[in-house]
Amino acid sequence: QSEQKWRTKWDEAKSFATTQDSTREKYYVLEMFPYPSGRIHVGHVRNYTLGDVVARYKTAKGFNVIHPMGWDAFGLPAENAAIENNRHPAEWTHENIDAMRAQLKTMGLSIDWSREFATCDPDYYRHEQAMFLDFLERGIAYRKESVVNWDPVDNTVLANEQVVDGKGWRTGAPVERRTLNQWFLRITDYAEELLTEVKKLDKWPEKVRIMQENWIGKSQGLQFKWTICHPEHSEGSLNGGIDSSASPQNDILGEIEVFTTRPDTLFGASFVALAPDHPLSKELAGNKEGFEAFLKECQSTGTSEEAIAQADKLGFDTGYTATHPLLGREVPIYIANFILMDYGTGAIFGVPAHDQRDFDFATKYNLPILPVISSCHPEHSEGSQAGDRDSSASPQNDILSEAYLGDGHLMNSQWLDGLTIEEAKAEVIKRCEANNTGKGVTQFRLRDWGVSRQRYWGCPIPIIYCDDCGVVPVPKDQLPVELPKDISFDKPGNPLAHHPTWKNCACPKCGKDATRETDTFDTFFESSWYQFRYCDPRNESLPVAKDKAAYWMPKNGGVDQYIGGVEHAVLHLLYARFFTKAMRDCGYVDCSEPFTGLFTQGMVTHESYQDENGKWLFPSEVIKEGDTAKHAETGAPVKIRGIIKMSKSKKNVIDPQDIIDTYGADAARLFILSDSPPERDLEWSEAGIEGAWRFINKLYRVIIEVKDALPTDKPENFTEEEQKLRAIAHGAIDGVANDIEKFQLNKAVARIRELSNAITGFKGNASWAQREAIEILIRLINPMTPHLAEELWAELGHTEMLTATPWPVADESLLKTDTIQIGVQVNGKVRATITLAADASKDTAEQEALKAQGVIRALEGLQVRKVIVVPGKIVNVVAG
RNA sequence: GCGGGUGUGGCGGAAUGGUAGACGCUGCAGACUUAAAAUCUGUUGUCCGUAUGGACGUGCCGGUUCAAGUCCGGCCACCCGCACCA
Repeated sequence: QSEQKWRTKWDEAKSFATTQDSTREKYYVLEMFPYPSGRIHVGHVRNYTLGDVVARYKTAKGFNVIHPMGWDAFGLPAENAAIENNRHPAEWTHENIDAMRAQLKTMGLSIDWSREFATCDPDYYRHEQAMFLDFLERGIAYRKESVVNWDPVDNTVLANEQVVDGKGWRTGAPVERRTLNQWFLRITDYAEELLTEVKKLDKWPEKVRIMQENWIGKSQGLQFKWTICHPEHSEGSLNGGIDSSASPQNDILGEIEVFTTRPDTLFGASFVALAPDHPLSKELAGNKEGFEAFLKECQSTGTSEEAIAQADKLGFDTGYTATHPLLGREVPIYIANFILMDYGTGAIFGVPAHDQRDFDFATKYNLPILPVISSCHPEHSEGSQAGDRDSSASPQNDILSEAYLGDGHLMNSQWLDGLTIEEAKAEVIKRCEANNTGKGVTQFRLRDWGVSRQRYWGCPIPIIYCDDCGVVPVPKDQLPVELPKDISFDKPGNPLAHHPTWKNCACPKCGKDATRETDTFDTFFESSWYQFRYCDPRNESLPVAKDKAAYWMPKNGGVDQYIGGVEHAVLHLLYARFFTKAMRDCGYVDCSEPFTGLFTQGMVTHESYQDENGKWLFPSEVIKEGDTAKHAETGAPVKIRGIIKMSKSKKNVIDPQDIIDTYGADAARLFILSDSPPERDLEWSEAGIEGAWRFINKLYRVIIEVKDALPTDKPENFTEEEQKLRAIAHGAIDGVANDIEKFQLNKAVARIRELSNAITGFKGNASWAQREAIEILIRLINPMTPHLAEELWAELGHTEMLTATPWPVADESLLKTDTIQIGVQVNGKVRATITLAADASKDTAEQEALKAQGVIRALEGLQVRKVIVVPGKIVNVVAG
């Protein structure tokens, strides 16, 4: 319709261009910027509509709002497109950006487009190269060996996403693990700060704070040493080879450093286990029969924690034993596939009775299960407790079916018996520290951030390797290290490494021939600091000028409202928090926390389908028949994979452009805000968009019809009908505002519809009160359907656009009510409703309640025992 | 496997421990129309009853409370994340 007209007017008036203005309070609204996949999807529409409502609302509330947009432009899909369609990633990406920008613009978002940038632009990534060099200098960046998924056929590194059921997605070859030298950022140095600060982010959803806390995973524990021994009685011929290798006189072969968060269960230890890639593993089992095969099996599991945790428990008996540091008992040393080298010391002692993984392992390898925690106190009679925990209450008699993880007191543990778990932990740590076998330590689950990627379409890591000088940073005046434009994807593997000349350069130190780092940064690198770049997007010498950062992202507050999908609850948000602190420590900014307020929207989900070969199908390719489905063309059976997150790779993405084209941006926006609460998942369906469209048309029609008849002068007195309408309208002002502040936009829409119903249902002559209500409605709906609101506002004779019009102010005197209706319950069941004066006393309420017909009927044959009156809420008559 | 979340009519959902189902979608009935669409009016949790009315009802089992969708304990189902998808 006429939506384009208003977008042009906003552009001409530069309505959304923001400038620094120290006289006004700033408000920074940011939605997670999109990856330019080609077309916007419903998730984008939801995300940017939410942000736009906030931005327009806060503008009306008088804030100096910054609401920018850009492109998270590096990433794997561009390379996949390059391989599949023989397109250059840059070309593909820029075309996508152009297409998506045009699409976003049709949504009528209040975005300051003058701040737009793409992260693949050298003017953007030169700054992160410079920051990386600073990180290197400060010791935040370092290099170490790390494991990757390796496709042995393509000779290429695979992303976890490219590993399907343990096989390479293109070759189908079983994936192996490879070790590469890679760059890391010391996020673990910030673990403590990241943890304490996240607890203070009170404008973040609690669930995200909890997820981050758990991810950082601070735990107190004991790190202590077990001595490695020969088994006293070498069992049969199994381990025949051992004796020859070490001196037969001395049983002590070394020590294993073990970390545990459960030192209290020390007496329940029945084995020690090492990570497969633990240095001692090779030493103890290196020449054993079957070890190679075992290692190979371990390496066939993917590198993701999920894959490792869900793999069947596998162990390899080294034939050695470890001596219990406090008990002198010997337990076997295993190498186990579920031990992670990255956590703790890469070695554990297993307590099968009180850890489920250890339990599964012990059951499989026939190791003893020794319960040391009893769920009942030792002073009480044992075994008397009934219920499903009795197996652990009297553990000696029963065979445990699972590990006992609950609370309780120590038993079977000599000098720990009777202590609580916490007391026992402290006691064990004390003893170990006293006899110098161990110490209490703090461990974090958080691992350092590996930022190296063996890919072309990312920011080059500004490092040069020289045979003589070693690792040499690229001098800052030589930045940016730009990606070569001519690139070939003919060979699998890292295209940059295959480029004939790009990596050749002179060593900045000695001038000799040297080689560039061909790895590029993880794309989370770009998205970790873009919130700063919007504040000063054209600055050539710095990521962001200090004064601009100080205004928009000051010390005590960053982005006021950040909005994006829950799927980013941990990784992106944690990396961005870390990066901000690292930037602060390098002197770029004063800000410590990038996102003061966070809202995580739910995912947009849709039905998804896979054919028998596991290939994803578009919903349009599928015909549903009750609970089964078949391919529309071939008729082959299709697997219904349920309602899952829309994702391009799963082909269940819906194109919202059709909806915008058919119904207009306002209808699309209103629809997406209407029903589902924003934090909840939204299952896509066509139904409902019509409703939004009808509502918009009706509103327009009704207002255009009456507008000329509405008086412009406020009368002295109002009729009862008019006062009723005014009360609803004024009540909606703060109601909608509160809903928006609390992101309950579905309720805000419902409230607006109630007001609309009151206006269209108004019985009486055209009056000023109607005009008042209509104008309030228009101003309240403006953040949601801005084109409609501007149009109607102009139709009502206003010359100033709504983008420059403040939020209305409610007349408090209209919000009071004289009478209220409350329910009366008899024994908790509602039997009547009574009408009372708003300030009625408890006694009055009780008397009125007992007079109500429904109450009298319900009390027949009963005696009133008690009457509970909750003023303004309810009366409950307790009778029996 | 571990961490986090969600579960309320035919559907999306609303409800500071206090009248469950606001607001909307769908359906049904009616008005207007030659007809259809659009629009307007009414109605729409289930069951019993002609009706006044009553019983049941917020994933399941149990508990606390005068009162539980809401709080507590135990389950079930589904969804998200798990460090190289973004």
